[in-house]
Amino acid sequence: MIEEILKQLKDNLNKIIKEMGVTEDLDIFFDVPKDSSFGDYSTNISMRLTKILKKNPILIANEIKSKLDLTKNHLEKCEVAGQGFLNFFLDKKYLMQVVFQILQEKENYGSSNYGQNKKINIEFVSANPTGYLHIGHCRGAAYGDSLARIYQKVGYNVSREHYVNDGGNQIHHLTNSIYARYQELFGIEITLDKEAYHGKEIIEIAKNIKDEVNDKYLHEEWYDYFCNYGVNYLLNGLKKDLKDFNVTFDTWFSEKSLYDSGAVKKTLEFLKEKGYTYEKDNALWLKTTIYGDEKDRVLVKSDGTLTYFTPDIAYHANKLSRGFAHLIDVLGADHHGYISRLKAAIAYVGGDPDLIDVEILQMVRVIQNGEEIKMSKRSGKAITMRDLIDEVGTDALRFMFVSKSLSTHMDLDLDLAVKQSNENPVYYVQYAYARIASLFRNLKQPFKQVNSFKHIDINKFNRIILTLLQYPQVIIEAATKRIPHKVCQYALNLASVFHSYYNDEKIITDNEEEVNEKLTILKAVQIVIQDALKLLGVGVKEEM
RNA sequence: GUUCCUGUAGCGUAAUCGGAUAACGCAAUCGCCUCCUAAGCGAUAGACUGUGAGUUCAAUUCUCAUCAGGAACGCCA
Repeated sequence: MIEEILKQLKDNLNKIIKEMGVTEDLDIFFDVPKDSSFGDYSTNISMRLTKILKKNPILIANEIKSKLDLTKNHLEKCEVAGQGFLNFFLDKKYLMQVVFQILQEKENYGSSNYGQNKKINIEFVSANPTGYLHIGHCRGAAYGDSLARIYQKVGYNVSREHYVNDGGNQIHHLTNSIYARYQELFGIEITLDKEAYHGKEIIEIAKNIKDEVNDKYLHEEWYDYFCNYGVNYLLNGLKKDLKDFNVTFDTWFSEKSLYDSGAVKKTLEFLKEKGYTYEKDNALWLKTTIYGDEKDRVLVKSDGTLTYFTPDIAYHANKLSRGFAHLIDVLGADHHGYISRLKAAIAYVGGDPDLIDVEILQMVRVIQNGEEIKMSKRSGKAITMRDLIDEVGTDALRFMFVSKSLSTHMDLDLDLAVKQSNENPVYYVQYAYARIASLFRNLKQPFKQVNSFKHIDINKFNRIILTLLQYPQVIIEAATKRIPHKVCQYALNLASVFHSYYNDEKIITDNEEEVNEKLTILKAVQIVIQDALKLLGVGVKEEM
């Protein structure tokens, strides 16, 4: 609804400035001013026209204003203010219609066809199956999943993907680590090399195997069994943890499958044939510098084995072959040097490097007792996602991670996080929903939805209505800029205007018509709160 | 040394394509339940946006320099 109003206003303003002698095509845009006394929407167009028209911006603004038809544009008034802003005050009565739109569209309110059903692939988390998920994965999971939900909402055909590194060296170390722990359970003295994994989950796996087969593999060929058992066990744990974090994937893509299908070999042959590679020091290199990488990269090491990069090229070629219009990889800050390499790889396998966007999330540092805990799977020192979900809860965790922009360097103080989980802003939003639910429960007579507002003071609902109107645009902005935290801010804002209204007037009175009108509006608020939280992977509560 | 990210009130963050008096939460002070959930509301106080230049009618936002913190610079993954 607001889209149409603003589009019409924009068209009319364009017409007016053409009449005033502007030949250039200028994109007129509107801001929501911080201060409501500056109107509901404002534009800076007259300031931008000063150079072209060689006139004082205030004069230009006044001329535009005099030519603008208020009623046709659903405007109450238009003011010239500051250095030449045009401030628009919308016709509140007309805007009330948005309530009926929301009640009709329900959870589809705010959806759009912006993405035109284009296929888009979002790869995130992509944790190695060599241990449990830890805190850093939470951030990527919360971000990636919310981003996916937002993209879906604005009309993209989204595929969530998790790459499983089950083909490389680390699986070998994992297998050996489990076997060592298995031997240990039979009193055999073991030494773990520095590549070994030390997490408690390794010992758990060894115990499980012992429970199932006892000492069988002390005497028989054990490698494949331990390898499969370990990877499956960890992968299932990973899936469960993510599911409890409200994150599911459409595709779990196995690295190993790229070897099995011959895709890695084929990619390598392709790159060689095309002459994109060369041999040096007994290794095979890819000329990634041509695409702006700072140095060329090794594909085949001098010992004949492949680097991590090689199957990854095959992987991204595979993604392209599945017809995605756009690829998004969410990676940790430690991978930032990998971006140019990846873009070069995409170019070499026939894609446009701009097809892929890499979102880098800055590291989460964990602080306990005032000191940073260095986490690593190898050392086994890690705060797992499971621990966090159990202690802080999914709702609070997801809100906490996704409410900050990706580029902030987060310090997570564990003691504080647990202690403060009750103060998490997510409850503020959930509470708004629960309060409305409670109003409906307290009604003496059944609620009847109205289809016009005659008995209430609509001025009391100005802020609520304006906030409801902004929802579709907030989501589009969150999607195009890939900033889910925008939705958090919005949810908090909507909850705030509701709480404020709630305290301002008694909602349930003896006047039945009035009550029904108020609750019709609040029903719409509830729908939007629920939907915004859903985009963040957070649920609502009927009671708190 | 090179590359990426960050620096905003005591703390944690936000700020739309550069816009008006830099916003929100926590912490602090004061006020608000005979009444629909006080996990709430209202108010006060708190910021030379790390520093210095530049571009602009306008800079937290863009450019350069500089300081501080984090991350990466493998034939690891």
